[in-house]
Amino acid sequence: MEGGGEGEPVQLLQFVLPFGCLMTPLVVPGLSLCFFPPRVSHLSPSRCRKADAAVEMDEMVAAMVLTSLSCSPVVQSPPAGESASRVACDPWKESGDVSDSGSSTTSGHWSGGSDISTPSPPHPAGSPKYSIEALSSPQVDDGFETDSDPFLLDEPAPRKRKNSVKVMYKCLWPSCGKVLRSIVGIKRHVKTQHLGDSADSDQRKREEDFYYTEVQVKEEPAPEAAAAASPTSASAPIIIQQALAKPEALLVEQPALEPALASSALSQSAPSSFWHIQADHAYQVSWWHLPGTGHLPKSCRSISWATATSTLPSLSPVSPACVSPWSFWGVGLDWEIRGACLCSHSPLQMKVRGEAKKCRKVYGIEHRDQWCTACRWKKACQRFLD
DNA sequence: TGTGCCGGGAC
DNA sequence: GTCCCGGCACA
Repeated sequence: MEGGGEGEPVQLLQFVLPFGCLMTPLVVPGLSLCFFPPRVSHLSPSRCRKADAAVEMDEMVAAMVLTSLSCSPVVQSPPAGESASRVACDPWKESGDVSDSGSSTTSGHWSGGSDISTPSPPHPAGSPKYSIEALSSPQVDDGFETDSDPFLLDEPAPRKRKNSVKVMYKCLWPSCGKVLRSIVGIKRHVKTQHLGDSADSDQRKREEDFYYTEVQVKEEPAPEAAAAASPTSASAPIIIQQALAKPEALLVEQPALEPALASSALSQSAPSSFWHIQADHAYQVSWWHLPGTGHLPKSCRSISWATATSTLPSLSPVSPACVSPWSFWGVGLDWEIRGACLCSHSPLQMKVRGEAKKCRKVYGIEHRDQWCTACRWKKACQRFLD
């Protein structure tokens, strides 16, 4: 938390989430971060634009929040103006019951309880409310079903789009590239064609989301059917404004991830919030594509975005290298950056302990015989060098 | 409190 | 040189 003095103004910061949408955390001195929930119902750039328009509104909301937030972190049984403070302070409890009357014409996505002192989501990491799944998967019934969800429930309404820009969904499965018109369709496609229809449904659902991306298609007045019908056809009148930063790279890299592997990888990851990767599924960008990630000390790669209560120590420049874009999976939006992350750029900090696994950690005391000699002798570990 | 490892001692 | 461990710094 920066700033920190009492009575100091709330800072509004905005993150661009990997899927390209803004998220506005409320930084209240003395409190943990309270995130406005992402103003996006699905991973749509266009809706993000809409959300952009709502930024101002959010600031107003924030102002209201401030006024109503004269309350301490603890004092939170807001009698009046409650919607605003709720909004700010507990986006996690997105029950969908209220779209706060007071504040807004904005998306009104959030409502909430009053638990300001515990900004972390009430859900375990396994079922993060703001996981991609939550954002995109309509069938998940975990209470995340607010208004957004005409969009969630079906494809975006074309009539809202000017200039005949249409949103379509492109399969990211290696060498597939199928483009479909609807989320449902693409999900079905991914599920049936690539993931298989079998068990493990929960995991599958997440993967479905992972394997498609939203693309904007400028439709020529001409036959639109062609676009959907023959997505791979080069002659199709599609101008894809690919949202992904590096779709090719993605397609190249992704094959390396067996679905199973991918799913496990997904569960470890983190939002690269600080890189304004403009992508619907930018978190899909393999993190080794991020600048400088290839040669990092393990200590940096092991940055934990675990369930956390801690605030972002410094919202500014955290190296891209230190953030795994996978993190969205499984952790929701509450995250923690370990200070050690910053170590990679400071030789002095390189020696920060505890990030790398050591023989002791790896093998355990009971298998001391498998430790490297140095470890056995209580010297600096030679096997798992930092 | 657990862990990593420096410094130093015994052999 | 090898092996061991007291003790400190750190998370």
